[in-house]
Amino acid sequence: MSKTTASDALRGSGRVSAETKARVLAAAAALGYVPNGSARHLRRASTGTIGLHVPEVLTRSVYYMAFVFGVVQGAADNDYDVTLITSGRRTPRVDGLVLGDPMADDPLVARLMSAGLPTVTCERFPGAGQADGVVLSQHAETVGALMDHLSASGASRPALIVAGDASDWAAAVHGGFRDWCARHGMEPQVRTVPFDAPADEVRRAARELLALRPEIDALVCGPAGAAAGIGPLLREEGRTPGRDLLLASCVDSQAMQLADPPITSIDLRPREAGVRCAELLFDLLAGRARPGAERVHPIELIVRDSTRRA
Amino acid sequence: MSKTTASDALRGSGRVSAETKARVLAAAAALGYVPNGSARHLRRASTGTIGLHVPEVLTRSVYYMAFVFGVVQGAADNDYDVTLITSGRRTPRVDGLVLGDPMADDPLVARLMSAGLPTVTCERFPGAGQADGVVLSQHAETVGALMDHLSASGASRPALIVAGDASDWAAAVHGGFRDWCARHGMEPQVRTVPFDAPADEVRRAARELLALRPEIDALVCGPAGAAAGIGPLLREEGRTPGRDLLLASCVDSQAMQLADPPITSIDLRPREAGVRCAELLFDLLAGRARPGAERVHPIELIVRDSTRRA
DNA sequence: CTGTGGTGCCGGAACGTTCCGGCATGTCGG
DNA sequence: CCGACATGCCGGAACGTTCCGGCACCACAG
Repeated sequence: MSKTTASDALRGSGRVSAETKARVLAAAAALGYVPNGSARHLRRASTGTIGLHVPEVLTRSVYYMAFVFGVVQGAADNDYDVTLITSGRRTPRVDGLVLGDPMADDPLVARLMSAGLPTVTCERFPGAGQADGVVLSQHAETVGALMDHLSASGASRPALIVAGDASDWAAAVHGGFRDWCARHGMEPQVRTVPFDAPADEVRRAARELLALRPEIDALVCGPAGAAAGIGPLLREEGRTPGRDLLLASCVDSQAMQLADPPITSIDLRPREAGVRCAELLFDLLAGRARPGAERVHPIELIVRDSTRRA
Repeated sequence: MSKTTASDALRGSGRVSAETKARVLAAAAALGYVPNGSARHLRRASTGTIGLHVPEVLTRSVYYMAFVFGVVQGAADNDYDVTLITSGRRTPRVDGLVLGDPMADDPLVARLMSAGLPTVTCERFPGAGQADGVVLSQHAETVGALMDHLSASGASRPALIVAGDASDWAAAVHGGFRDWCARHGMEPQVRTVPFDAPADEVRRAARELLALRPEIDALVCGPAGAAAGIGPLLREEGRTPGRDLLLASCVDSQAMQLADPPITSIDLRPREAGVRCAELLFDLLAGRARPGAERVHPIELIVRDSTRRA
C-alpha cells in the first residue's frame, strides 16, 4: 500500500481497483485521517482560501453582515475558506478576492485591485481599472420604480439624501434619481452626506433640507438605517410621515420594518449577492467565466405605509 | 548565498552578519519576494489562521459585525488570518478558535468545542465543557446598575423581555434582573422570547405583557434593536415612553441613539471584546496564559432620555 | 508466439520553507 | 603554539501531499 495509491483512492483520481479503494477509505475513516491543507496547497500551488473585504462601516452593518455570510456560504459550497481582509495587513495569500462595495478612495481597495489576483466586486469599482468579475444590481432603475411609486402616491417635490459618489451604489442611486426627475420635469433636490455618516448627521441634513425647501413632499434616504431616525424628526417639525411627507429608504432593514410608520424601501438581498459574488469568483478561477464578466443580481422594492398616504 | 542564509536574514534568526542581512533584504525587496505561506505552515505545523464563529442572527448584526472586526484586528496584530466558520463545513484547519456567544443548542458550536483546538469564547459556553479561555463581561452587575438607575428614576414595577437561557449573556441578564428584584423586594416580571426573535415578535411580547400587567412602569429589553420598535407601540397604547413608562435596552446600537426618545442602554463595546478574545487566544497559543483563563471585558451603562423622566 | 493496449499499483521527485548539524575562519587566553 | 569558543555561512533533510513515469500482469488480435 503506497502513499500514491492511498492518495489516489482518497481523491478518486488515478487507477485504483474498487476493492483497494474501499480498503483505503475504511482505513482512513478508522484512523481519523485528515489531509494536511498546507501540504496540499503547497503542492497544488493554491491556498484554498479567498479574501473578502467590505467597507468597515457599522451603519451598514446589517447589509454587510448578510453579505459576508453569503460569501462564506458560496465559498463553502466550493470547499473554500474565506478570510477577512481589513486594513493594515500585507496582501494576504489567497486565490482570489471578493470586494463588497469597493470605494474609490479606499487605499486598501486600491492595493487589492492591483494585487493581480482574480477579483470580483459587488457593484463596479468607481476608481481606475475594473475587476475580473462584477456582480451588480439595477439600482438606478429600481430608484426609478420607487420614484414612479412616490409620484403615483401624489408626490411632486421629491428630495434625496445620498452618500457622495465614492461608491458605485451611491452614484447609481444619485444618477437614477436625477434621471427620473429630468424625465418627469421635476427639479431634483439632492443633499449628499459622507458614506459612513452617522444617523444624526443624516438627520441634520434632512432638517436643513426641509428648512430650506419646505415644499418638499417626498424624501428618499440613501444611507442604511438613517431613514428610521427621520420619522421622529418630522413629527418634531409638525409633519406627518406617510401623509404630508412620503418617506423611503434605499436600503431595507429591520429598522425600516419597525419604524413608525414602516418605511418603504429597497430590499438589496445582500446574502444572495454574497453567494453570487463567490460563485462568479469560482467560475472565473475554474475558467467557466471569462474576465470582464458581469452578472445582474435582482433587488426589490418593498412598499410600506410610509408612502401609501393611506 | 544559500537559501538558509536568506531565510535566516529575512526572519532575523540564526547567525547572519549585518552586511549580508542588508543585501538579502534589498534583494528580496527588489524581486518582490513574498514567502509562501503554505510551505511555511507545512514546515512549522501551524496554519497561521484562527477560526471565528458567531451566531448567524441578523438582528444582532451590528454587535457581531463589530465583534468580528475586533477579532480580525487582534489577529492581524499577531500576523494571523481569520476565517469565518459557518455550518456545513468540515472542521477547518486552523490553530485556534474564537466563538462569539456560543449557544448551548448550536450543534456546530458543540462540534467546535470538542474539536480539541485551543478555544476562546466570548461569554461562557452554557453547554457541557468549557473553553480554554473565556472573555466575559459583568452583565448581571450592569443590569443591576441599570435597575438602580430605573429605580432612582421612580420605577417600582419593572419588567424584562429577554432571550431564553441558551446563551450565557441572556442567562446573565435574566439572572441579574431577578436578583436585583429579589434584593429590592420587587416581583420580577419576565417574558422570554427566542434568541433570534424578529422585532415584531418582541413587540408582540411587549404588548401582551403590558396588557396583562398594566401597572408595569419600566421595561428592559434584552434583544438588540428590539427596544427601538417599542416606542411606537407604547404611543399607540396611549403611553409615553420616558415618562409613564421607562424604557431601556441591554444592547446599545445606533437605533437606540436614534429612537424617539433615545433609549438608555448598555454599551457592550463589541469591537474591544473581539480584540480581547483574539489576544487571549494568542496568549494561550504562546503559553502566556494558562487553560482556564478568564478575562473581564468592561461594559458601560449609557443613560438617555427614555429613562430620565425629564 | 508476438505485439499492442489496458489495468493496478508504485517509487521518486517536487512544491518552498525551516531546522539541525557541521565546516571554515577568526580571536583569545593559557 | 595549541585548545576553546564564537561567528558566519551552508548542505541536507524534513514537513505531507500530488504528479509523472514506469513496472508487472493480463487479455486479445494478428
